[in-house]
Amino acid sequence: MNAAGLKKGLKATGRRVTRTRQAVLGLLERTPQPLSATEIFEQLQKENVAIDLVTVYRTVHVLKELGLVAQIELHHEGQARYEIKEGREHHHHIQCQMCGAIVDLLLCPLKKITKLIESQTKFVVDDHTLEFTGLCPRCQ
Amino acid sequence: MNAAGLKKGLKATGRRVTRTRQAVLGLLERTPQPLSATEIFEQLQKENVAIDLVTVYRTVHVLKELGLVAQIELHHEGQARYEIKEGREHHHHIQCQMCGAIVDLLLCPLKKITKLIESQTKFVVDDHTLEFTGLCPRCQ
DNA sequence: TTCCTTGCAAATACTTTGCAGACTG
DNA sequence: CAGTCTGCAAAGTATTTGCAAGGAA
Repeated sequence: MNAAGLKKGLKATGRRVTRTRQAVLGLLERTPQPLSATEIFEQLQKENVAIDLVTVYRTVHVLKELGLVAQIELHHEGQARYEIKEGREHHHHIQCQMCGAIVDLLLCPLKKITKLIESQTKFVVDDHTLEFTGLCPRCQ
Repeated sequence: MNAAGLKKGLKATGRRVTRTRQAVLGLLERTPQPLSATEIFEQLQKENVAIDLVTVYRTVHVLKELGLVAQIELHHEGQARYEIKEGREHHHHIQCQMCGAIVDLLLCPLKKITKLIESQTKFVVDDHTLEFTGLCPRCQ
């Protein structure tokens, strides 16, 4: 686990290194898909880590602030998911609308398009979402 | 208002043409930005159209099924918005994170990329979301 | 010992569902 | 008149907040 990054970020913001923060970060690091708050909660329960769902929400919020975790919102899911940001390329996802499987996309074609949008709209672009849905190979 | 399309779609699915369905469709047609359920509800109240928020939700659901209205989910907004689909090009949006203004983007660069994703992931892509946030000219 | 963090309960925001009465065709 | 639609109340789901007890430094 990236314990060093966690410790450093927490100390820098006057926060404490706790069992639950380490557990949530550790789980996200060893899970290949983005997890929802409930999934984090349930998985930690299975692993006999005592944690409240409220604490999961508060923890992912802190981890987001520290820049260790990204929050993603998939198409029509109605819940947020969280994944490790640390050491990973900026990327997007595709989700199977049948079985819910989520696969990373390793390309982001939006750098050029962002420039174009900025010149057309006079906005300063800060961020974007790009998520796909479809059917995975097994569900077709 | 596209009363013809509404009537036709409703009849084809064994539904009735009602005052509230016409009112919601009419409002969406004459509003340039996508509206949330609450905004539709409040605007119709202002116009002295009696309607319940629940009915707004049920109505946009029907209009979506008929293909007259699209549901969009902007970045971190936590609520759905609805806009007229009928007669408009497929497009995306940019929202100002300061004042909430929403502007249409008239380009969608994803046709080629969809092919690429399909060949890389073996998914069959059905749909995508692409939404930008930033600062509008007035809020910069 | 300080004061940050957690758990529990409760509140909030958005959306959906159940049911009886109202309305369309 | 039959069957759909609406309003009202209530439930459901995701997330946030308040507060007192527990824990890190």
